[in-house]
Amino acid sequence: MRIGQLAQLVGVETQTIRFYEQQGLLPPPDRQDNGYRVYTEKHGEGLAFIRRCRILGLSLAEIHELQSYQDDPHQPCTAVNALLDDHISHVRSQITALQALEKQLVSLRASCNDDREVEACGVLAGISEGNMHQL
Amino acid sequence: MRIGQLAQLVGVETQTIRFYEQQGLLPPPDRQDNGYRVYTEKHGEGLAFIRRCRILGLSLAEIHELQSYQDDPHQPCTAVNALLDDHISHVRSQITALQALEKQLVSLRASCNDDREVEACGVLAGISEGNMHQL
DNA sequence: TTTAAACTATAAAGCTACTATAAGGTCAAT
DNA sequence: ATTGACCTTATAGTAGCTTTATAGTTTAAA
Repeated sequence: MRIGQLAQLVGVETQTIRFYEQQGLLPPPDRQDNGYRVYTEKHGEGLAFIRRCRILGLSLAEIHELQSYQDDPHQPCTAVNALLDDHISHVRSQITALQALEKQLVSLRASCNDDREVEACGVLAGISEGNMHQL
Repeated sequence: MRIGQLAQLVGVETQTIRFYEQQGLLPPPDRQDNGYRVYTEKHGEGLAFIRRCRILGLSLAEIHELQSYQDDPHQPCTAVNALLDDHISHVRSQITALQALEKQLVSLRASCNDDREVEACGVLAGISEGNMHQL
């Protein structure tokens, strides 16, 4: 299987596959005489694993860490669970921050309507006056 | 006022100030004979505006757009409001996506406990098996 | 007065996770 | 013979800074 087929199968671009190889997330495949990469099913699974991790929001470094655990299957999986717990709390704090932000933006938006000139715009005034407790 | 004082006043790093200048978000200040930048209160207000926009999650391009409206104060402020509305809906879709992600992560986490070996880890199995409807 | 700390300057590289572009080699079909 | 689809490497671009390198300037202490 060549790189284009693998890319289509998993739904990524060929450059992304080369990029993962370069980053050490995918093992370097064998090459044909002409230099073309030849992939096996194993590579497909590895790539799918990476993609699923990315969909879950894990960083390449975290994926690398997970792979290192997979390479040593008789350890306890405490570290895997801890990694996920950390990620969950990271996601939760992002949600909380964004919800606070949304509230702020909505209240800022409520301070203006479309019938004003920029000079009297409540939104711009709200940002400029700095009645935001963060600053 | 020199760059260090301005930085401390607004709570950013000096490099960030130079970066904003380079990006055209802060007007180039006058220089002393030795080449040091000299800032006025105006610059302080401009920088504070930028920082508040950043805290609200606006991109540098969006900030630039807002500044262009400020430079032309007798337009209607429709565009300002539209920019904010777009940003609010962007933030809302981020929240929605993260909430869906959190749900997925929590259910994945529930499939394991700390008393297993990596080989039998429910989390790794869950990612590997690909019973995630995205892929 | 010298010297060291603290400040300033510019330019360039590093960060994340790709994506895009350039310039070229390979292969099957026409 | 040439077109088109595929492959190769290397390099640059994205966002918003941060870091590093190198060097000149000011200020305070010894």
